[in-house]
Amino acid sequence: MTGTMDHPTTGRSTARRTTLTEVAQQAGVSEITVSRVLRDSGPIAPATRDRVMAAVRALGYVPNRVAGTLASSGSNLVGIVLPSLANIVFPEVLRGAAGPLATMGYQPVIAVTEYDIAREETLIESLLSWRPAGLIVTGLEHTPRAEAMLRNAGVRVAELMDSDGTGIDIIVGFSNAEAGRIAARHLLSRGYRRFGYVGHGGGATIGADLRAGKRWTGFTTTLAAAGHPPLDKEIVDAPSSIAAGRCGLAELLARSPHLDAIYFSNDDMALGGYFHCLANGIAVPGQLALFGHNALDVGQVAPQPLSTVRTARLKIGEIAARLVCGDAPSQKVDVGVELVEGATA
Amino acid sequence: MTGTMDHPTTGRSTARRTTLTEVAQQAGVSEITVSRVLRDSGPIAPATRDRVMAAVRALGYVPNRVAGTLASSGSNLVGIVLPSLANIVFPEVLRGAAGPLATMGYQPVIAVTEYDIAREETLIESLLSWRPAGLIVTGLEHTPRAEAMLRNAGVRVAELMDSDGTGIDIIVGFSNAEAGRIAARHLLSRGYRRFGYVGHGGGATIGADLRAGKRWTGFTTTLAAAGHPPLDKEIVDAPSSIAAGRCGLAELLARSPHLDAIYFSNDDMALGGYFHCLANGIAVPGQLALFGHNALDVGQVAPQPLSTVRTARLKIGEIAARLVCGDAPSQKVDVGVELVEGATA
DNA sequence: GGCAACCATGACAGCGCTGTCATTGGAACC
DNA sequence: GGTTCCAATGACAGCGCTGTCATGGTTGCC
Repeated sequence: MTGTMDHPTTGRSTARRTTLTEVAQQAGVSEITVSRVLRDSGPIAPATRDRVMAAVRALGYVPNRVAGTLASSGSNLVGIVLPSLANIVFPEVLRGAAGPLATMGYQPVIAVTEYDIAREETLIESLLSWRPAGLIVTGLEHTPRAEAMLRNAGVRVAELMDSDGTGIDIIVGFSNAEAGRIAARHLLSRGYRRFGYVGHGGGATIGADLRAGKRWTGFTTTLAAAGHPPLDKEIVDAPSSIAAGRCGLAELLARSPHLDAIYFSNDDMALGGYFHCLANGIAVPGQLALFGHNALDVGQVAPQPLSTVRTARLKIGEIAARLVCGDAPSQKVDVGVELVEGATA
Repeated sequence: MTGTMDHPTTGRSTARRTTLTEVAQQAGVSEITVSRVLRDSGPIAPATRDRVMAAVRALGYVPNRVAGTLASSGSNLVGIVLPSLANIVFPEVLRGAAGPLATMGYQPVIAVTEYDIAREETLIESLLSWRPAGLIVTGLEHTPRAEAMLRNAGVRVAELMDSDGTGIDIIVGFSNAEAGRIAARHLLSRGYRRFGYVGHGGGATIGADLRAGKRWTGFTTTLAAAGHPPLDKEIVDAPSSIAAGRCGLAELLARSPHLDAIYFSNDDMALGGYFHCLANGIAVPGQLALFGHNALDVGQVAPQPLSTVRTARLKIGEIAARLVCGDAPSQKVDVGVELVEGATA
């Protein structure tokens, strides 16, 4: 299995694939008849159909959808733009979308922005150049040019994960601000008063996680209104991860040891914080309460499940896929958020 | 943002996109000149270039890569076939590949088989119909027709995650059998003797996780050779997950309470097992040793890190992307596996 | 000054398929 | 028996772009 060019069929696409024309010749019919058989369109005599299918199999013909798309101006591609694959949340959204898309015969093309809104612009252009049937993007904030492209694309566009704002066509998400408020109200109702926050920075560049920012705003506004604004916060300069959460909490506590409740930018971070507490003998929630966001499986199966807010990632992906590929009207779907009391706050 | 058809630009693709021809007219040059400017090919006078770019911007022109691909018979699409997105391992492979692909100007198109080898065949055909520049698939086992298509595709093909066998063109992976053997040797060397196994079933259908099977074989063969074959095993009839691991271990211990070491099909499952032990006061590893596979972050950041075998998922994705898009010879790249002693065995 | 050697641009065909309209040969009907 | 109708098939153009070859205008150089 090592060596150079020992596979004649491998490498440069010298091997011209068989075309419709060849299948037609083999079957003794015209190209258009083969095309019809393959697409089940128009009336075809059973005998003809059999002959064509036999030729298709004999030649190992695989239709060229590039040509088909160009001729019919309609592809089965659906572009999906995600900020990251490192946070399990987005693979879950993708997974939610993959099911319906496959069922309806669509193919996902994915692009990852690393939370960089300028990069998103480029990627959207690149996806649109494939004339997809639809486009699924994350968030409501885009560069002006990206937004213009999305509006003029002539395809359905779904914006996910955020319902705090207005969008282009279809919105499927939840209110991040509300998630922050829920966290604040829960912690207040449990009697905590000295609040801290551990968040994550952007990935590659400045373009931070805007939705985490909206949660923070909801959180801090509610606390401030109750007269107990957060006393300190630590933003780890790294993408969200368990390790980042662990470091972040350590830093924060080193600086402000008397906090009694910590809100994390998400469950990954919160779980890291939880591990920090376990490793350092900090009683949770007796000594320190922890609150996350997302209700990831990993945080819920632990013996002491995380206090958090559940978001319906799979459902968001699923609904978005369905709407983008259907002919539903423009709309905003709020899948809501739900307090998960857990055992850490 | 709710209501029907309030966006004139939304919905059916009635809005014909602007074409090269229109840009050419606007700029007062021929189509081919615009094409050259956009692709940076051939000599172009600076003044002409500026005029063309101005027209492109003015019209908001987005090239149609479908037409481009058809004309030049070469796309920038790379098909990626993964068994699942529910297991973080595959999003990580995808993430590893996404970087280099983006850098080299390629676009990933993904397909998910749910561990169904028949479905894989369909998906491969579907991906090939887009005449991708390359194809990345998981595993070495395919249906005969799928394998024939891959061989005749005329594109580079990489098969990932498994080096125990022969492949079509490029292989990037590690030996699952060896991973199983490492686990067995480690547990033996630690003095454990009464072994159990907790595995996961297929996803949708019979087509189980073949690579987990190879690990099991390596594990059990080594143990048998040492005179201590596994005493019991529990295969949970569900996709791999933390919850499945937790249930699986509970079942297994209910039936065989005297086991002293458990090998899990992967870290998700093992972490579930660990949580079962925590919740039921089973001392790890004193009373029961736990061993996983993959060395996921989540298992390593915990206070008591999982004993497991590290696999280089990101690296596999990265190398595969590079090789598939380059003109390297057919080859097998074994990224190896590495024992992670951890604290659970 | 004349010929080569470019540079910058264009004309044309065609990638592989599908939409549209046209054509054929029966079966159905009065 | 002639008209009508429809099922079954085909001819043709064209989707939007790029490869190939051709063309006009400059520059360089002996």
